[in-house]
Amino acid sequence: MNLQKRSTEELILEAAQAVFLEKGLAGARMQEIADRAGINKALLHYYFRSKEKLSALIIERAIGVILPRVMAVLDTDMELFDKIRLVVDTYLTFVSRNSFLPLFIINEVNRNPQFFFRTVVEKERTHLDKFRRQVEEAVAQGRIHPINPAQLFMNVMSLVIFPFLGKPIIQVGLGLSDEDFKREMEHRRTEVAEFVIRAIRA
Amino acid sequence: MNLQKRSTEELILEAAQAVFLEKGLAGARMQEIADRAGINKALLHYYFRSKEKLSALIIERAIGVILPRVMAVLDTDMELFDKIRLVVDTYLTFVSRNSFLPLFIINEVNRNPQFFFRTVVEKERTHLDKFRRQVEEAVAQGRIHPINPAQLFMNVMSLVIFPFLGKPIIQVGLGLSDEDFKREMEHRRTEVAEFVIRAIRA
DNA sequence: CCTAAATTTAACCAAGTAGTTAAACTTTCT
DNA sequence: AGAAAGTTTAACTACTTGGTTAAATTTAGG
Repeated sequence: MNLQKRSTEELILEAAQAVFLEKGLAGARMQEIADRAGINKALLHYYFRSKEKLSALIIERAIGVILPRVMAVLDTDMELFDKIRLVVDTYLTFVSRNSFLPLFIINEVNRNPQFFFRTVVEKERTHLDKFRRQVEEAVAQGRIHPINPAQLFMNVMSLVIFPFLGKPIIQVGLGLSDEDFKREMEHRRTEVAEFVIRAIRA
Repeated sequence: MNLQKRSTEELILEAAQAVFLEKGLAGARMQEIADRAGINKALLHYYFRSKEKLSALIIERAIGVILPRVMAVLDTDMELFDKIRLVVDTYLTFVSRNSFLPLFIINEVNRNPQFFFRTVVEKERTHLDKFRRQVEEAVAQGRIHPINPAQLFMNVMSLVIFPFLGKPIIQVGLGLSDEDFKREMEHRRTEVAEFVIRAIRA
């Protein structure tokens, strides 16, 4: 009971995550989660009493996995341009492997902003202050064009995340196959960072 | 019956749009749409037989409103940098006034890509070829850094749209009030274009 | 005024869904 | 072996939701 303890509970969480990401909170069915986990509905409720509690766990898990990665990078003492390169690379790699995650998070955060607020903000906001000071310093030294750190951060996030949210639009609009899209995202890993750096370098 | 003919049908469509944008397709209730339109469910079904047909209309309407605006700008013979300035300004203005639209469209397009494909692609893709050639020409003339036109287009879309999708995250992460956020978006109207231009200008 | 369309009322159906329950069976630990 | 936890089965509830129906009422046009 201890070697495989991870089994059922983890199985359910994985199944739940998959279903929630694919169908969204409202569209997800407890029955489907049970089916995918290879168990039955009764057991599902036996482990996680309600859909609400289960979904709350999944959301926390999802946000808790992606956010610290970015913050960890922003929090280092790295030189600004290198930091931009690293954060783009880190984020892009992660999102490539979890391409449904951004849409799910964006959705739930929009549906219920306070939840995100409570879960994350207090701990993580401070990290951004460091980045902010770093940018302001670089501006003061004339190393980069004057830019509001908030805007710069928004720009980096936008360039990294959006293509995955708009994947179908982009694929269809630009006529890219799945392979093509993957290749473009591969290019972006270096392109985006250099794009940003050219945009701000004095 | 002719002066006010727009009345009920339009009322329903407006109510439906509002509810769909707020709750998403799965989360929207026919009853709530009826309530907001100030009518009853029976009449709602009397006008639009099913939820599916109604939602299809709303989606077409939403996409049909936002897409042509961008394409129209991309299709002009304007000089590249000016075109970037104009497309950013046009898009940002529109999205500011319809801030729920991007999330809705992104969602439905991800949920059902073929629908978007059938609705839009055939007519609109050609416009992008013009932009593509224009960028390639500018690269060839050495006026701008070498960049894949697809990547450039993705970057512009990302920078314009993403902040509205991630509004709650950004607000919370950067500690912005609604007023602050609005002001930042106002800044972006000029900032984003110049950001992109600096990034590509040779 | 008369008719047809628009609209309401209210009850209803069928399907789906979250969640419960109780009994039986199985596995695991001691 | 025996108890406890894990798991299944299957039926059931309470509720929501999309959609229907039929009759009554209101509105507008010819």
